[in-house]
Amino acid sequence: MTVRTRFAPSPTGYLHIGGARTALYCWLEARHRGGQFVLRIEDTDRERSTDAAVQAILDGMSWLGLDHDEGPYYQTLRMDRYRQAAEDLVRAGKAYYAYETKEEIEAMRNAAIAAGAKPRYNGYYRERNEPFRDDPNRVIRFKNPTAGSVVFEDKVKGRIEWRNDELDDLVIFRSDGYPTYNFAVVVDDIDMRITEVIRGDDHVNNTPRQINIYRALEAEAPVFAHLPMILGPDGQKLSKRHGAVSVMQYRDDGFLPHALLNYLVRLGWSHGDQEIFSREQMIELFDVGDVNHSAARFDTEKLAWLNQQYLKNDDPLELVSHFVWHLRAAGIDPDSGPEPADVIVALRERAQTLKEMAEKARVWYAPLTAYEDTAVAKHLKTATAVPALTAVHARIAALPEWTVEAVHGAIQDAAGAIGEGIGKVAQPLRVAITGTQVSPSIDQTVFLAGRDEALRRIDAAVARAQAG
RNA sequence: GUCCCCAUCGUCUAGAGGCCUAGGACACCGCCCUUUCACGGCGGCGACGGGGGUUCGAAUCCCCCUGGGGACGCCA
Repeated sequence: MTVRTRFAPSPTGYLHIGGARTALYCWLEARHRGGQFVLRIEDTDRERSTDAAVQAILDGMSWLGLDHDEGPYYQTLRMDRYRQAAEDLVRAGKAYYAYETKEEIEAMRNAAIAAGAKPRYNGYYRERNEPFRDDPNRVIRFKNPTAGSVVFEDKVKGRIEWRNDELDDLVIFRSDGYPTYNFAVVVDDIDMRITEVIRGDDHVNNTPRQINIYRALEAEAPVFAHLPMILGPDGQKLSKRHGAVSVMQYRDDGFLPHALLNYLVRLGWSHGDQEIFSREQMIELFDVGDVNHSAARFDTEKLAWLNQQYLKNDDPLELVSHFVWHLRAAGIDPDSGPEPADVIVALRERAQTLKEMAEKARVWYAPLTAYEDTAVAKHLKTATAVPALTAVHARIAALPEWTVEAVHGAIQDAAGAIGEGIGKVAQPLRVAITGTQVSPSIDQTVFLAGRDEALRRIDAAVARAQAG
């Protein structure tokens, strides 16, 4: 039987980090085992579901490159199927209509809590066999078995056993005509022939209920794999107050999709001491059965490190589109400066994110308007600055070709000509080109500025050095 | 409260009874490289939550405690 996994988010917000990892693991498991990956949108909560959120999830998935083989299916388009299935269950005596108001249910729960018991439905209508009646409070409840227990072998957690008397008769069909989550998932997973349900472990306690529904529907339950949660740096459940939780926020912050994926795959899973995994290696090596049992904290520092690893090792040409995207996001016109690929090479060891890189690149795409005071004082207001700049100006102007190597030669010659170390030329020159004391190697820095602009900036720096 | 799950450096993890004086990575500190900043190299700091068992031998198996997380909706 071919493996079929699914990612089934509810469109109530953006695709967040936890969801992204769940999606990744589902996708990986399907790819690893040569199966199919299905995308399903669980939009039965019409209060909170929005089209914008659906789009945000789709965008996030596509940015990450997690392609699905089927779907997206929408639960709201399958309403007839759920109603049919629920009514069949009633006819078969496996579910029943109940008519309590929400207030009555609430009171029931409070009473149970007050009595020190687990808050649950008391089964009032379960065996009453009341005739069907039209009532705004009418729901369908599932007749959960009362004896015995449900046992299942979770692919990551191991054996889990749940006593049926811990479970109550859950609502499977709401009074508003919509199915509830626990019912819709089961019907869907049966219809979509899902063989492996991989999801967050906040769902483990839904699993025994769902297995009972599978049985009532006379279908075989899939294999379950419950993933431990991703916590914030403080060990609390990841939420907005931890800052970035949306996948797209990571794009905006300058992370590469593959770096995020690599970080996520290692959060809760590992393969010996290996840290870097290409997409192909992940697919080859990943197995949900190897996923860790405990929750992990999200660490942006390590993500940043990984991101830089990709920045440094990827083919610069493959990074260009991402980099240009960030240049534009920073309000920089990519056509007003050097080749992006050259800039990437100059900055990839100095930036952990593309956003940072774009910001550092600004110096070659926009006019130099200011100098740092300390830079001026330290490297321009010196005895050697003007002779050094003058010497290097002449040599740069005379260069027959414009390459990093040629620029490097010009700087060396200038240093030799004034009888100083290369630093005496490099530092004033760096200040001249960038207005700061920090930049990539001086030859690259000058090269990227372009000859004309470099000469202009040297002139300006000389004027600045000679000014009172 | 009840039920379920989890527990190795600050963080992510390796570890499936002896290979562990517990390995790697991030972060941090120091040194080296160096025209700045980085990158890189080398080194350092740093953990098996506690208590009982089982065993010749336990980070690894069992029990209890503690701690953490999750769930108890006509949300998903």
